[in-house]
Amino acid sequence: MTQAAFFVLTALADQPRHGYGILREVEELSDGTVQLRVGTLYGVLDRLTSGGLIVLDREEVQQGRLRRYYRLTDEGVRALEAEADRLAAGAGAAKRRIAEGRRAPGAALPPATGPGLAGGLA
Amino acid sequence: MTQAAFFVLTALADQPRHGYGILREVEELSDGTVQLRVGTLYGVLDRLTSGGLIVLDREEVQQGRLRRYYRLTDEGVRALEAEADRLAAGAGAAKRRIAEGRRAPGAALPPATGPGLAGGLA
DNA sequence: ACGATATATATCGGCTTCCGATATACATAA
DNA sequence: TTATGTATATCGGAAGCCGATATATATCGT
Repeated sequence: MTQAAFFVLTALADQPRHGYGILREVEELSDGTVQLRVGTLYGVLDRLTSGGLIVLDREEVQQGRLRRYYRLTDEGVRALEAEADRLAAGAGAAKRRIAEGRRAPGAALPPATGPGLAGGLA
Repeated sequence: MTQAAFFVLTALADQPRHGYGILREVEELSDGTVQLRVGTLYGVLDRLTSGGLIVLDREEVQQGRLRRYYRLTDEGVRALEAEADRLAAGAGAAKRRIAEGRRAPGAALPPATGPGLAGGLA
């Protein structure tokens, strides 16, 4: 699953939202660190719909502007949970390894004189 | 940062590794959930090198086979830490939102009295 | 009244990235 | 001698991302 798809699913996880709302919500929930682009959004929405992870929930006209709301399917919720677990595991692995690397200085220093490093870690 | 780049950096976080070793390590550290492809690897390695996040550590010839070891730069360590934080935050947000969505049943149910399209699951 | 900004949809084309296939080469096991 | 594993790398098609663009309405400031 792509980053963009993950954040779209996350934005939809608590309630149905329309395209523009997803855009704003992703920015907000990521504290501004992820900026989902308009040109990216509709392709993602189409792929997630085709994949059965989201469905069109309803269409509303508010103040003369069309709003097209999407929501997660049960499969979408499951996929998002699985992806969240995967990301959390990846993040945890990275953190642990950084700590290990700092304990074993060879990793962040110029190569030692001999070929025989690659010690017992990992 | 792409997924592939993140996992390459993670594989290198504890010690220098060569290309093929990165491939196996990514699969192992992710419990088989991430399969970095050979065709993807070298492009990623080039981009990370150009970006200053990794450097060529050394080259060894073991049993007639060349091994080209890469290691993280200090900047690479910092970038990996930042990305790990970002991913962990994203994963946490997703989990929290799924829980919220389950408290608010409207999100996972068919629209009330709507035009009746797209019933249950896809 | 007019222009800028915000809301809201969507498409297009270029660029980056991904990945299966392919190629080369040596070691080991069946 | 055939297959599998280790190890490098490239190529081309496909997928995905994103800036630019288009359309339309509402609001706010000047």
